[in-house]
Amino acid sequence: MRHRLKDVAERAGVSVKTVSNVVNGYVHVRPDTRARVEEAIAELNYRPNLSARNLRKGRTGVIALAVPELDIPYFAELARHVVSAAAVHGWTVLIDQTGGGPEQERVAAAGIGDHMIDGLIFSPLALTADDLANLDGMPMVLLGERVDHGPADHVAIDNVAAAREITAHLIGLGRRRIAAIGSQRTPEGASARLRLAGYTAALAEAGIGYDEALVASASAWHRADGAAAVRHLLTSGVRPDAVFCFNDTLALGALRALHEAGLRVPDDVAVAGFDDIEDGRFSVPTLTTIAPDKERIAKLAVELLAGRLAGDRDAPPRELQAPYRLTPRESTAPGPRPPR
Amino acid sequence: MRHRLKDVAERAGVSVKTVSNVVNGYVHVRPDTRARVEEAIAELNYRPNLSARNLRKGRTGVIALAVPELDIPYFAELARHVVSAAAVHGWTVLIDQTGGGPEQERVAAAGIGDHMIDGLIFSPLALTADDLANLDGMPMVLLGERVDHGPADHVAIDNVAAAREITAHLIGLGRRRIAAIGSQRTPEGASARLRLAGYTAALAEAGIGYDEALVASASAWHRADGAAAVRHLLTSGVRPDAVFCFNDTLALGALRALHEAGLRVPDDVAVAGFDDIEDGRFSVPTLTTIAPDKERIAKLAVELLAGRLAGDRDAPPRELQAPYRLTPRESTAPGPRPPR
DNA sequence: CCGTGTTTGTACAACGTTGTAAGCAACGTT
DNA sequence: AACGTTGCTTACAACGTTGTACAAACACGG
Repeated sequence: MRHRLKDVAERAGVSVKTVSNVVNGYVHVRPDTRARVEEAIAELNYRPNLSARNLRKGRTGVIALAVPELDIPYFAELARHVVSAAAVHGWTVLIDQTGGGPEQERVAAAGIGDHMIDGLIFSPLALTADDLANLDGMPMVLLGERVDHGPADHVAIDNVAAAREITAHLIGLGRRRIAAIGSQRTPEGASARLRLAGYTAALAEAGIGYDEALVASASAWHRADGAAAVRHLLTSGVRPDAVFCFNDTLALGALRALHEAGLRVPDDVAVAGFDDIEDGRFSVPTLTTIAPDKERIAKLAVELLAGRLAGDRDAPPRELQAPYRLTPRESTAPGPRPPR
Repeated sequence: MRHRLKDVAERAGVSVKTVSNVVNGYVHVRPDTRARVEEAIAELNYRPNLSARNLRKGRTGVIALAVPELDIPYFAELARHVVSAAAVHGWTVLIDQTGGGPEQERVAAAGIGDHMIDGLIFSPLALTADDLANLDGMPMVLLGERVDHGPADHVAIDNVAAAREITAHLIGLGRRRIAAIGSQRTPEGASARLRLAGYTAALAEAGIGYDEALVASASAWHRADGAAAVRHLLTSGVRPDAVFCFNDTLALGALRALHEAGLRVPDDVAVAGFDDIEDGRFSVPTLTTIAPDKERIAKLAVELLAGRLAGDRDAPPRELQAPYRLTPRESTAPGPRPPR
């Protein structure tokens, strides 16, 4: 059976509140009283009922992290960092899988408001600012691409700059026919838009003409989509000498499809990704990518949330940028052969 | 501001309990009353306070899933299925990262007992049965390898049979010097022990002698450990013609290390894994593996938990087996070259 | 020895919800 | 016309905790 403060109090011969004081580390409790209470707590293996505590305090000590899919490595890695960062503040993280669709994300954003949660870290794929209105003042931090003029705090890396940098890296290798994979038609694909913008900017800087035929769209950003996009390019007669994929899973799919087509990477086609997931460090060949500082992103997000919870609910939304690093690996290694 | 039942009641001109009845779908509410209440709910954007509801009901509607690490793909994929299966029962899943160490797992198992949770699905790496004593009757389902004589329900696949089957598959390809990667010295490595047992059984059946030198241990089961194990084998002069890795991430690391050593897979060395993670379907070459039915594992676990919660807390622990399938891919393809 | 201030403990109410018991109509039956 | 029945609604208490207000015990200086 489960014991309550009252049981402990009776056993220790004190009032309920005194036990509560001991549990909460209140200072003015005589050492011998404290000892008696602690003994009773140990004997009964007492644990506070968090529902009751939460009800009383109006806080739950739980924050939610809403991501599109957990088995997309980028989000799993991010989740790990968020859990760690939240633990520093004594918070538990409830991880919510939205599925990425606009309707599901709306449900997540709204339905999660059913209390039990002090704040929300949200990595939206399809959601726009308007969908986030009815949160009733629950503190929220958005990750990833900016939801334009959103009412919430925001943490991201500079997507345009990063995409430009990695595209420039490909150009620096002497590649000229650089395909881009992951573009999205839908108005929701904010990431895609920003990364495409960086890609075109780099081309323009280098004086390379933009070729519509080199840009392949991908509805989702899974391995299968990357593979499909490459196959589509090749069967339509396009022969790129480099491929910039808008994330690493797309790139891993692309590697696969290029391999199946008998093309060598990086000799025939250089490949670059985005996100720096663990897989890309062990793939054959290893994957050149943009490595966002995920740990820092998580830390910043949690701290923004902590700030809101600590008081300034009504401060204007803040936009923070996390650092990233271009990380060249075998898939864009120069020279005729990758270094064994 | 947040609204309460009382606010809705005042606005609709009824009692608090009537509003509660409407919210909970109680039948005997006159249609016009119901309409008035629902209107008031909508106007105020009322959401029930779950802490209060939980306190009153003694249930939280939340179950926990404790896994060693979220960014191990197998656990991420499993988590997705558990979340889906739990949603069917109206439960939210709190995902807990234990880190896999014995001490951390003990903390997870015990500390999670601080209410807020109706039950626990636990995938222990290092924990033994004794560590699970102080759960105070909280229903728990264990995933993965059996914690011997544990007091809890249990869902797993037949590891020995699966390992034997995939080893036999390698033998069937004509391979004779089959390395095993992932063995563990520690008493905790239950999975490792079972899979090793299947490996030796298959060798024995085929009349192949067991060679200690072909068995490489790995403290963790990450890609880096798989790569390190292969490098270790090769530098110590061992020349296997096949490698059975105790999970897929080890195998992906092994593929990488073999590639770096200039060995071709499957021509020179066949490689097999275990778990059927998404990566293995797109790696170069694609990975032969044992595919446990993760969806079914998750479903069974949730249903066992549901059974406990519904009543029979004291029924004897049950052991359920989930199906698996041997899934041959390129990394063990027969013939001189993998199919283009 | 008294007044004053500090320490230590208590009783009570409140957080927002739902189960229980009971009240009050309106109805059809005797 | 009195009587259960049924349908709908309400008041009240309880879930386990903590904040507030206060009382009792104690320490100290004048």
